[in-house]
Amino acid sequence: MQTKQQGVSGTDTEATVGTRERVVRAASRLLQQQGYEGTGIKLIAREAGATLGSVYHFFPGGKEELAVAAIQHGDQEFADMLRTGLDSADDPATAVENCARHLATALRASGWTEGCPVTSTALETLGRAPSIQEACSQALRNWQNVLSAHFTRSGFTSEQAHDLACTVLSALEGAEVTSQVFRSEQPLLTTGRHMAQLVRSYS
Amino acid sequence: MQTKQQGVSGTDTEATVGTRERVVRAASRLLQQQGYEGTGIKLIAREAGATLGSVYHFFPGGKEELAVAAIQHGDQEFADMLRTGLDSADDPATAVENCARHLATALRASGWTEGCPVTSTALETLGRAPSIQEACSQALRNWQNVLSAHFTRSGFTSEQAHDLACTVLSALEGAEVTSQVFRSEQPLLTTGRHMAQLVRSYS
DNA sequence: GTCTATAAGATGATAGAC
DNA sequence: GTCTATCATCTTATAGAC
Repeated sequence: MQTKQQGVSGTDTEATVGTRERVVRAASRLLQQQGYEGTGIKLIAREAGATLGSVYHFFPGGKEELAVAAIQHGDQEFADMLRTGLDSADDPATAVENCARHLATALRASGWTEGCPVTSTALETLGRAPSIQEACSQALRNWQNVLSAHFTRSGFTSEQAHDLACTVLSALEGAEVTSQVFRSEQPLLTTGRHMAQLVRSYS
Repeated sequence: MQTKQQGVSGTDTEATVGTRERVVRAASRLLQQQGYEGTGIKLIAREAGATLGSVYHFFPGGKEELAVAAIQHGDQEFADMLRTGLDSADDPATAVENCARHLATALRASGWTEGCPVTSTALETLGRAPSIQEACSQALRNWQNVLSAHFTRSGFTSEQAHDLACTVLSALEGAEVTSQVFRSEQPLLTTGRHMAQLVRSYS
């Protein structure tokens, strides 16, 4: 028997998830909610239903190596969410607005605590943990590419698609922070509406 | 003699600054660069050229009380920067773009470490330190009001001004994070250009 | 107001039995 | 792979001399 099932986070979608995966998921959620410095390895282990020894077995590089895996996990999750939102409408402007709406709904559902999975960790470790910063940089680049590819498929030029993806991603990131601080969907919804206008102005 | 001058941060603009003020300034800069959990009180004291005893003398409420004062200090600084940027052009669209340009220049000058003075601390303490969250909320509200008042003076309706202020502030916040992670001025500059377009579309 | 010393607890990480 | 015990260090905060 390789793993003992005792996950307590209640977020597992499959019946059976390995210890390593449970640890990564717990780390990703805690980093998203409390940041890097504010999240202890012991808490991550407890929330994952694992022991400290297991965490260091899978991540001999310690907290920094675990954080990189957690950021990459959040990268995939957020990219999937973006793709789903973008596919929810035919025209790209409405699709962007739907993304903002979906972010707002999910944010409220989490009690305003689960925003972008990399922002907090990225800002805390800037210039102090190169491997983490690299993972955060790749995540943002990935999301920008998802947006850019969608705009390109919608008929925009390569340069228009790239620039719009940059602005839309930045605006959604910032609006998510604003919504978290104000505990209100309004900043995300207003920003989503304006981003739709911006995209339409290029059609 | 009340204070012994031994500030080591080199950022004092006046010849003489009291201990309390030096501590607040050092705390504001360190919170901006490393966040709340990653910044120890001892480091703040050392950077301010003060002792731990002095810090607790001025802030008996400890780290949380000091963080509130530091956030309020950053609030004023950022608001002044916004006002300066907005006054740099006659039409509001160009003014917004100039703000983004100024943010990009300052960010590069700091080695990409000194972004928004509240974002990192706000995200780390969400729902865990109410007094800090309240200070962050007031800061964002203040900056939004600065933008909104400028748009109102430029002839926009009250509702247009409010909504544009919300989106422009969120977009600048997000673009600043993106520029920090990518270590590039491009996200701030592209976002600034698009925000100018958005403002113009309402004229 | 400033300073030093120290308490009380948490943190990242490791060792070694099972 | 899992688990417990432990180390060395760091943290916030306090006490009390000056």
